[in-house]
Amino acid sequence: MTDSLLDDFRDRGLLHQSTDANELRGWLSSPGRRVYAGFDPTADSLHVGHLVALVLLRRVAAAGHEPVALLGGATGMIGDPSGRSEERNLLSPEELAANVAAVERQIRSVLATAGSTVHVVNNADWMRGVGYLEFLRDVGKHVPLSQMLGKDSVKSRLERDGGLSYTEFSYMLLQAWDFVHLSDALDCRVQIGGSDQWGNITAGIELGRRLRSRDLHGITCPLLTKSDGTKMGKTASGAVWLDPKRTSPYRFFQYWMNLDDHDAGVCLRRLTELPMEEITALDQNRGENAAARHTQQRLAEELTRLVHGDDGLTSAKQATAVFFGGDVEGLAEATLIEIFAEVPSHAFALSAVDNDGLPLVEALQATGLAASRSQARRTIEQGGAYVNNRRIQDAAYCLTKNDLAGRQVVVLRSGKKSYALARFTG
RNA sequence: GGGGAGUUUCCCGAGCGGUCAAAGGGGUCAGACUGUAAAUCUGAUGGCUAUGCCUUCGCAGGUUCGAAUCCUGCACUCCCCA
Repeated sequence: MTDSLLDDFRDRGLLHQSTDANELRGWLSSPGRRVYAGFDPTADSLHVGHLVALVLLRRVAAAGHEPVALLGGATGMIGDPSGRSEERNLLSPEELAANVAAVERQIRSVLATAGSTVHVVNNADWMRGVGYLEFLRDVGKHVPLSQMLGKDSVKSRLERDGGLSYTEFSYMLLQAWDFVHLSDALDCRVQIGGSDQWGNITAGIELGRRLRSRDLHGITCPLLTKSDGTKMGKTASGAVWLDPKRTSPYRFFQYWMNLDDHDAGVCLRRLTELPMEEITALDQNRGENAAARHTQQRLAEELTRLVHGDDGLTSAKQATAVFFGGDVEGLAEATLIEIFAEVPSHAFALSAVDNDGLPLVEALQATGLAASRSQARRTIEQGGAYVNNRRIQDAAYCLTKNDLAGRQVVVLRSGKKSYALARFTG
């Protein structure tokens, strides 16, 4: 079990590059080895792009080793130029501190069930006290400029108009020093990351050799991309976040449900912990019975549970049932409000629904489902308007007390997927 | 500084005195089909208290019964020569 980490990565398509495989295997052949991956706190939440690294750490734990998650409290002050085309804006120390705290919570939560001792460290803790001159003498002196200039991350930026600043150029020194420090402090000798991290990882390995005559190792995994060329984890409305306040469990679930077949297969391998037998079975099922979309279903379930827990998964599935044609009328007011929490809503006076009622056209416009009354009218006439999931085709239709689902809510919908809530309060 | 071309509705782009809310394409929104997919097909696409009314064709004036279309001035963009 313990030496299978590399094979496991390879089988699941998680292996892009690594340092000498035999040496790696050798070091990993004893249990309890520490392996690290870094996370820069560029926002107050991680997103789907970070999921790969988190899952890698879980696999490290599953293989009998101890994952180390490094928070970039210090490196986040600088900004990693790898894989970026432009200079980053600096974060204020306050923002950064808040981000570190939030990201740490997420990392701990995802790794909580990893089944091994988990280390979470912050490089600000050892960087803070280091003076500039000291750093240049102790670290900078051992890193040849030719080596730094040779890195892809640097080269590609130098060839561009924007270039890069000395600050970002120095980033790799900090990350290299992190690696050496962790090898000192935790005897952590393997760093894993996305393929864009290769340059930074090898910089650390090189520094370890020069400074400590120590063998450090690195593994990178391919970056997740979708078959249509867009970035994994990005939607038209932005990134898919792990924080439920930014991306609700329902939308998180739906993101995976909507992947195309090939991408879903890839994600199933790389991101879930389902045994390979089940994955192979799902591959086969996908070929024979693609319409059932078992792969997407399993993927969405596994990842939603991993990130949002059982409760999150339950609410995501409940919402899914309603959003895909389920009956609205039978639901309790509280459930209804929870399910539609993320959907745009608009408050009307309860009296609007008296007597003749509120024209549907007006409700559609006010809730933002239609840009104008004219458009609302069109939508209705073309059969795209629904009240509580029942199609309404009369443009003159008015909402009355009879339409209230629950005590004060009417569920409006335009087309297949756009929902909005009209709330009627006294 | 001199000469030329242009500025049209979300975008590209036709229109060059009435039939222009303005062709065509893209996008977007609905519908059908479907696997909550892709592709395809259909319809719609300035606003409104709606068989009519109001506002749009760089900006401001003018000619005309009538202007996106003609004239004058201004602004901006592009190209060529200094």
